[in-house]
Amino acid sequence: MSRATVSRAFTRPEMLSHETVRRVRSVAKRLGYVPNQIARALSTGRHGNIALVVPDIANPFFPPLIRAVQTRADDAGLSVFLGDSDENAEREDVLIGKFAGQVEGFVLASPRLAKDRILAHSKRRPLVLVNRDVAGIPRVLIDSATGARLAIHHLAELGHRSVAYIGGPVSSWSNQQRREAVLRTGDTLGLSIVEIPAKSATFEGGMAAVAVVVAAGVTAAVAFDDLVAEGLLVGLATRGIEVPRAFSVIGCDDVLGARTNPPLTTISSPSAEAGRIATDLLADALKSATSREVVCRLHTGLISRASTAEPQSSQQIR
Amino acid sequence: MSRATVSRAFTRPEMLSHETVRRVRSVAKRLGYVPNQIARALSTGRHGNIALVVPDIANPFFPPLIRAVQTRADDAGLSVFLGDSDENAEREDVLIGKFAGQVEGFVLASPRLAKDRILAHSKRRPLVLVNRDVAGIPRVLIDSATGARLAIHHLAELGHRSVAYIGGPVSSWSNQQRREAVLRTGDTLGLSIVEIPAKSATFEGGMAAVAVVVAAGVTAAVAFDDLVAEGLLVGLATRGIEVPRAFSVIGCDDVLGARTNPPLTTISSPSAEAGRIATDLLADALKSATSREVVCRLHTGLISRASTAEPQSSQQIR
DNA sequence: CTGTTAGCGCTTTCAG
DNA sequence: CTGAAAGCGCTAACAG
Repeated sequence: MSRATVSRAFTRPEMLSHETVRRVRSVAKRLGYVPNQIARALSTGRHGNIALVVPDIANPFFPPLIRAVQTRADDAGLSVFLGDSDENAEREDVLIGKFAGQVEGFVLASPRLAKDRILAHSKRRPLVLVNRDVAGIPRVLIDSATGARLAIHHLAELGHRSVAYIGGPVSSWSNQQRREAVLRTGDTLGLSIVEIPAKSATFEGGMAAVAVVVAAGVTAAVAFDDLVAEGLLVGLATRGIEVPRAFSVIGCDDVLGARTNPPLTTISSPSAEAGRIATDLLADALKSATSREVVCRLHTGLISRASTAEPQSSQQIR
Repeated sequence: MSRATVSRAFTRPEMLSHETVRRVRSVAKRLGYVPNQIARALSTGRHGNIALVVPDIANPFFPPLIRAVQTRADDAGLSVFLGDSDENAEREDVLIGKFAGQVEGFVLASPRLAKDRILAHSKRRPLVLVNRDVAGIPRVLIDSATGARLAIHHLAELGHRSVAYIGGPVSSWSNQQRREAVLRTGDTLGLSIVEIPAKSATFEGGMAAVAVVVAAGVTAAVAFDDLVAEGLLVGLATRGIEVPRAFSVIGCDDVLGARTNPPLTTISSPSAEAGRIATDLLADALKSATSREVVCRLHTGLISRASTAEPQSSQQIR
């Protein structure tokens, strides 16, 4: 009964006789013995840990993604460290550095980090991106541009002629996607689009934006995400502006379901799907070591609820 | 320039001459050398990893707690694994077992696990509980009972005579706390309390409960948490029952701010504070190895917004 | 202040 | 199918 035998009983039982395995296991249980994972990791160079870094765990967009990553990681026998960068590129950099020594790879969701830093980190460890488009790095992209286009078309069909885009974080790839799609589609359709940055991509940011939205004289707004849209909704209500009768609003991500009043029309976002795929991609990269370039685009759509309608007849154009 | 010197240059630079440290570091940088954390962990027996297990990361109660744990862990030089048990005791057990080999300790938030299993795990690793009261294990308890009492008093003062308690997960310590406080206070004040379990502690569960709440003939309800309360709110609105004019509702946890319509009166919950303290407790336990029994109680209060009012004059008692 | 020497607990050839 | 022995890369006495 050498240590090698014990080791094999746990890692390659097929190499041993049934009987031996049984015996080792039973004695181990009796003694409360469990293999030391650290030692095993040192010996094999593998420990099955990965890290997931998100900009803000409190943003409802991320929890479903986080869950998906965890579930999937679990299936692949991986454990996941979670890091929250607080929307801060530098903190993100530090976090990644801190994890680097103890993980086999990373999933970076909506990273705010500069491209060259991402590239640098990817030299050291396999790394897959969600909602960030860096050539040479495997990535899964939720293409909210398609949804944004649909949103503008929807608004145009209803008769809106001038609409606002309430922007999100400037370093957010998703925001750039949405912004461009809105601008471009508005242009194509002959709508006038006014860009209004939200102070922060939050409920409060949305509320705060109401004043300038109203001043802008638009009849509808599409917001960077549902949180901002919700802020818009209650800000509007506070001012006695009825949605959708007097004003239409469209959100993005579909994290609120029909909870708002009125239920929010929004652009769907398969975030769990993104997390799942990203994790699979990473798991593959870990075993094949061949990090071929993969980019996976996920589509979005418009979920029509009750926050959009035709503009009032007396349409004001400033 | 022995390996020991290199080691010391990274872990105890004060033992070396300035010059040597500088040289080692510079060479290391040039070569891209970084100490291998696994090997270090094997040698020292310490690696600074902890695990945080929550029942449902998508429940807005947890993200602030998770963040707090991470931030605090970071300050203490710890990295955190996150596990989501999906409200499932068995999965929780498995998760803990999986992590046990690679963490120095645990923070279990609102664990659904049976007491003896918790005790068993605590034998192997230091472990601190949030919102779970198991004698012998360090724990931080958000005492929502005080808030629940205030809620019932508030309702009684407004003139309500019969109110419903919409329950949450039965294995939840918090739910038991709230339920008992509501029942007891109602009793003291001579109110009639009717208990209604939510099918699930979610928005949908709240909506689904509306039918039986209405049938019960109560004039107010306090819900297990804000999610359920929100479901109640929109379910009530759907039936044309005006809140708070015709019905009052109180939530718990204060995770929605003033987002609901009407803004929800609720019981505050210092979840971030709880996470912070729990992490500090664990960090202490890790260094002192003296796991003295600590229990920290955090108080809650009633945040009065606009979802409660006097009952209608024609009060119906079935 | 710096070098030498044992391990930490496991996996893994290589022999039997 | 099982045992012996050589590390994985680092830290920690113990000497100098």
